[in-house]
Amino acid sequence: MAKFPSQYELAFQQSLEKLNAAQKQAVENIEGPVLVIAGPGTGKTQILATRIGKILQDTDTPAHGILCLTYTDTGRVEMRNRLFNIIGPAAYRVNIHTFHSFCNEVIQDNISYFGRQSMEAISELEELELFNELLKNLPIESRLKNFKSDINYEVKKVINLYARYKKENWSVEFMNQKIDSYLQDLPTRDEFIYKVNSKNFKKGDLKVGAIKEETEKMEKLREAVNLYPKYEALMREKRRYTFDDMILWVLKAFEENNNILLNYQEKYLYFLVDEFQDTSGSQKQLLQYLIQYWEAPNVFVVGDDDQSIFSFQDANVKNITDFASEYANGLHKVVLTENYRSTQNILDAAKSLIEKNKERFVNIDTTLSKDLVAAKVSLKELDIPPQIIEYPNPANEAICIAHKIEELISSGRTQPSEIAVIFRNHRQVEDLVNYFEKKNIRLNMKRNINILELSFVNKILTLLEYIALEANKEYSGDEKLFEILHFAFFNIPPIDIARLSRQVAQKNFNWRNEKTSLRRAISEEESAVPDLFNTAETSELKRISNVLEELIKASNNVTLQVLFEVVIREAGILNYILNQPDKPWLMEVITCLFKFIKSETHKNPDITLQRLLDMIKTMKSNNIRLNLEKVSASADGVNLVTAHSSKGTEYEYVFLIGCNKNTWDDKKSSGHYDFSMPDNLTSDNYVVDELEEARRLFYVAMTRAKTHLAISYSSNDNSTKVLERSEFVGELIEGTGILEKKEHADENTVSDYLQLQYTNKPIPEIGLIDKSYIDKILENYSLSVTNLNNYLECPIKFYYNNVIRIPAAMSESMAFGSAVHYTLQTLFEKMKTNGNVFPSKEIMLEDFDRFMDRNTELFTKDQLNRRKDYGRKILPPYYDFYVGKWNKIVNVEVNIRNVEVNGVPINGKLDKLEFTGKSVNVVDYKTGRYDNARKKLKPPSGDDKIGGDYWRQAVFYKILLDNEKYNNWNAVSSEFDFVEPVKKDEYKTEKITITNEDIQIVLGQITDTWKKIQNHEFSKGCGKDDCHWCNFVKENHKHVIFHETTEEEEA
DNA sequence: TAAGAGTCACTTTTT
DNA sequence: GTGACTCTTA
Repeated sequence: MAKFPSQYELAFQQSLEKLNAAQKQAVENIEGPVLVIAGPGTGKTQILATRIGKILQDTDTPAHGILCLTYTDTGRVEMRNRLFNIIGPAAYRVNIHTFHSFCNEVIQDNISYFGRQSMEAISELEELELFNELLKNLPIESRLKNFKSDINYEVKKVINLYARYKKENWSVEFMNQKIDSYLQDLPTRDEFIYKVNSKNFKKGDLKVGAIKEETEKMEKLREAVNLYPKYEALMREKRRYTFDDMILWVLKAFEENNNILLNYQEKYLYFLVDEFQDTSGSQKQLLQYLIQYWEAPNVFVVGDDDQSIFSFQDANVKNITDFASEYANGLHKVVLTENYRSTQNILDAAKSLIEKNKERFVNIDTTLSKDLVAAKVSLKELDIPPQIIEYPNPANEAICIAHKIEELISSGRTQPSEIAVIFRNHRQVEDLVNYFEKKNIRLNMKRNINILELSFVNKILTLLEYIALEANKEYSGDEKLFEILHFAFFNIPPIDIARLSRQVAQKNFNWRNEKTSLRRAISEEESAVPDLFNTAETSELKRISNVLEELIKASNNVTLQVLFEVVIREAGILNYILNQPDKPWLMEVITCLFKFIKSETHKNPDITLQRLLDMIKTMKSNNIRLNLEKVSASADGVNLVTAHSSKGTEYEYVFLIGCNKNTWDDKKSSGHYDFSMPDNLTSDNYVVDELEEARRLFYVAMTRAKTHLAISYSSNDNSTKVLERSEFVGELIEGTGILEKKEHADENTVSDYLQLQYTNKPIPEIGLIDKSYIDKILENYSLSVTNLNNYLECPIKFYYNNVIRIPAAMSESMAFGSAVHYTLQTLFEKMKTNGNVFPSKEIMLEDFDRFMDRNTELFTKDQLNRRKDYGRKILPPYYDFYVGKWNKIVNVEVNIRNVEVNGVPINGKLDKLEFTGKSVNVVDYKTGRYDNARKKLKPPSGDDKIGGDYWRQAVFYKILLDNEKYNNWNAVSSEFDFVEPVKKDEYKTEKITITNEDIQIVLGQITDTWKKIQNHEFSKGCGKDDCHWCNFVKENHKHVIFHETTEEEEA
């Protein structure tokens, strides 16, 4: 009665014989529901395959009567291969599917019913854009509305919400009802009732504030949920779907059309599901539909509740317990405990950890035991305790581990592919990867390089941005041009660019001159050929000018693909690449970028350069990657894997790194990507315990090791901050009695490593333009508070902004601030000419709109609409709040010049002066949130030696007015008026009381800064990571002098 | 115990 | 921009 070809008959028999007792049970009980709990390394795939063989051998079921569902595609392929090895070609007739490929088949089989053949799966970028569109046109009062930046943080939450919504197969009604009942239930809950008496409330009172806060969150969620039908319509309109839609469509079809369902119910006699703990609500429902046809279905599910680590994808451990209780009668339960992967030491350590979890199947069904026993003969006798190692910081950790790995490989004790470094988050290994590469340790890592983060790519993008700006409006891209001229593709000394740029600024400063620009200045450079009178630089400038002019012209006439090609060729980029040592890599990068442009132009042939650049901007700000696989990722390298993706793998040596609290058990990181949810969404108010899920993840990572496991953490970060080790490490020490060891690398290696990682970045230093030239620039210089702030922040920034005067584009928030200033200035001016009566709110809004409409070039179209809405939202309540209270004896937009203090000429422009007799209160309007400004309002203290910018501004104004000679004003106070509400209808004005000490400090800063400016001390930057100009200098200056940070400069 | 201010960080990944 | 945690104070 052989059912398989003879050579496979033997294979099948052998795999049957190899089974241990528990496995045998799982394989041989082919009738009725079976639940197998299969811990790590217990031969899960093997029993699934063998069981299929058993079914085929013992029954008349045809191969296609078996449905085997897996979660991932890799799982499917592995399953098929394993089965082929046991039963031969019949393996191809067994239906092995992922949930999604199964649904796809159902859809294809019933295409007349579904009728959706022309739809495409939505890409990450498309999805983001679709959601942006969905939320863009919400009414002003919407809780999901975003008025300010290009990234809407709510968008991600809504994306995640809908993903979960689909995975759970929720409905709008269901959610609304749950939200309602949750809100109704709140007042009955302990945490919303005061437990002690105080002067504002007594014991037993409701916490009104807390309930309001929670209600607000729920209403936000409700609004998002209620938008779902609109989202669906938009998806249909764009002819796009997500993978989870496929499952929902099939579920709906099964529900509505009994014939379709019946067809599949009759088709399959045996069901097998792998990784059951990873299935979502909808997937489980799908299975349910298929098997509900039978009273006692032949359904076999395998999973391990302790390895459930994908709850963020809505994988639900509860599916296992639910399954067990649904088929309580006649369910055959098997627990596999013989482990064929690891030594007993490793299994025991893993056990001592996972036992701390309460949500375990063995705690519900206490008749079961899950203690794993080492069963692989070759490992049984090994006694190698796992190690727990503390390093001084991640740098030491990386160095020591690299060293150990080097030794393992060179001693030939193991293959690189049998070594794994397992980590929690990708960014933990960014530095480590560089170091390994430098040490020529071959790596195998799944993650690719995001080329949008490479500075090389960003230079090309800047060039494209410049072309787009200039093509749209002449001379609007000057600040980009300044940077572009510094690129290494060209060969121009930075000092020449600075001189040229200064000339332009000076011409423009004189209002009688026709406005000019850097673009015009370089195009007017005289000669194309170097000769006696023209330097080589001049001719290089001329060449670049010609190229740029050509490109700007071309951008309107050629396709995007052609334009890109021309840019690469003509702008000298190709030439540059060919002269670089890593030219193969740079070529790959260029090709990758070109491929992206090609595919986008393919999707939309009319795409403009501006549109493409906007898309890339969206991708960048939302962390959507443009990936390029670096060739060095090699199959025989050391494996670098995240704990999540390590599931299902095994290695001789496992280094589990970065086991600190902040990466493993802190909950701080969660919650940024999800709305708060009511806790009544499941029948028994089940909510995944985050700490337990993290512990399961740690357990998964540990159980990857066959023989050697090293768990490590750092006592500090790479600077001085103390880090805590993960709770799990403590539990392991307590549970196993293993003692932690301390190790560190030698200091020279560490400082080399840190140098390599740019962690202790040197401060950049630049060459200045001629001394006499700067002197000339500074001849009529007078210090304003903005300039003072700039200098104190970073002398290089000051040099570029205020000496060279690089044309600087106004940011969105600055432009909005100007609009608000203008509106309020006009409001007070009209009041004064109007017999001391403030004009109406409507007139104020008209003024606001007028400014916005006259200055549209400061915004993108989206920004303009958002900011207009925002102004209309905040200005009227601000007006209502203050209109009865404002002091009407005022001067607005007061310019004060020709003031001198301690020999320093200073000046300032004051928003508003309020008079009470001779006493003056200086008012300065601030847009932006009060919370963000609070730090800036503080005088120097502790670490902050220079004090906040707003504080200095207040003191500066006082000094300015005190030393002003013409009016005999008595400056008594400075006040900041925050135009945005702190809370609804609550506004903040912050009065700064200025002490004599404050005045002395700022006077000191003024004279000191003045002296430094006169001495031309702006060549050393602040060196901060986020300083635009310091980074610019580091990136582009070929002759930058670096100097080491000294103590005083650190502050 | 409650509430406000200050501080810190912004995954993981499959179809 | 948001929220969650910690610290301080009453």
